[in-house]
Amino acid sequence: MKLDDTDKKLLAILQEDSKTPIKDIASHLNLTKTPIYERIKRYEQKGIISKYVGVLDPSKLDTVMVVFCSVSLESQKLDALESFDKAVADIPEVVECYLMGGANDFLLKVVVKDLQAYHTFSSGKLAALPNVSQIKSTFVLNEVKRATVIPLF
Amino acid sequence: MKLDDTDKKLLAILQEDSKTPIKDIASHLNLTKTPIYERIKRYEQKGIISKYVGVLDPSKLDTVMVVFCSVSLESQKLDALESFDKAVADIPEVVECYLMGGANDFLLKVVVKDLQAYHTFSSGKLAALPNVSQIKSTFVLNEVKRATVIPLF
DNA sequence: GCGATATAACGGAAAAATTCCCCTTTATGA
DNA sequence: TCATAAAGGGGAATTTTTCCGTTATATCGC
Repeated sequence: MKLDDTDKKLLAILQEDSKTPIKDIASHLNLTKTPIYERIKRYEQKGIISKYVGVLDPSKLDTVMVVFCSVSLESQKLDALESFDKAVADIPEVVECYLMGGANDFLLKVVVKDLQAYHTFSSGKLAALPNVSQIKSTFVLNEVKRATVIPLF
Repeated sequence: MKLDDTDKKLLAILQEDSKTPIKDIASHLNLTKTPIYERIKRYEQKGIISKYVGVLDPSKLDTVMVVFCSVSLESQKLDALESFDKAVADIPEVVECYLMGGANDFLLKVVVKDLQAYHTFSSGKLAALPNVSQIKSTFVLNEVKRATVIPLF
């Protein structure tokens, strides 16, 4: 689906604050509620907007620790990659997971309670996954920026 | 703020789908709308929930490319780190930014249109920031998982 | 244990937002 | 130019949120 200028502005607003009333968006974009409403329904129906979520501030939660770890597999065969994908999807501590170019490693963003919980996670759950050969962990000292926004060009 | 069991369940629901009607949440948690409503307002007021956003599916958008890059600075002094923080906040392509332990590098998640746009961004905007000494880029081949959920323990 | 006080839950009514309807306007193309 | 499709508009019905006053439950000092 190709996005016109109104789509881009509208999606930018919804990515910043999905609770903005439709009538406010409408007056801001010099339209009425109906066209805005129908565009939004279209995004939802086409899956462009996949969901609406509340975003928590980890610094306001007592004990939250963020770790990035790169995981290498013993095999780079497709079925090895895919079985890793599936296994990772069910681990709640793994908040994000990407297959990376270059070394064909996975990059994981992991959220745990504290260092001890990370050790349990890493040596227990993560190392136990099939084909895992190496885990390198780097700890987040400070979350400088975390936008949920995908910039539209 | 310490979270009781209801808080954790409620926050889990709001992190999954912030559009769930309060009355549905209420009946699911065996309560009425008022206590649910008041808990939610408390989270918002205390900043535990920082915002509500629509999440876009990048695969449904024509041309979106994700890159992780680690940026080293020439100086690790506090003011150098902070001026980098501030500069990064205004660059829309930088979707996330973390100060990492170990080498004291920054890890950036960058979203651009294509490889050419990344080159422009990296050599233009990013390298131009003060004190930047080294940029190492790794490209995302596949987004295996991207949850917005912070698991609560 | 008892009463006082604070915290949480309840139910209904008012306000606001969403949703749905039908109508009008503006493009598009044969 | 007329027919047709796509986009925008306005108002009413529905749903959801918000805001009361009230009741229940828990906590703490005595």
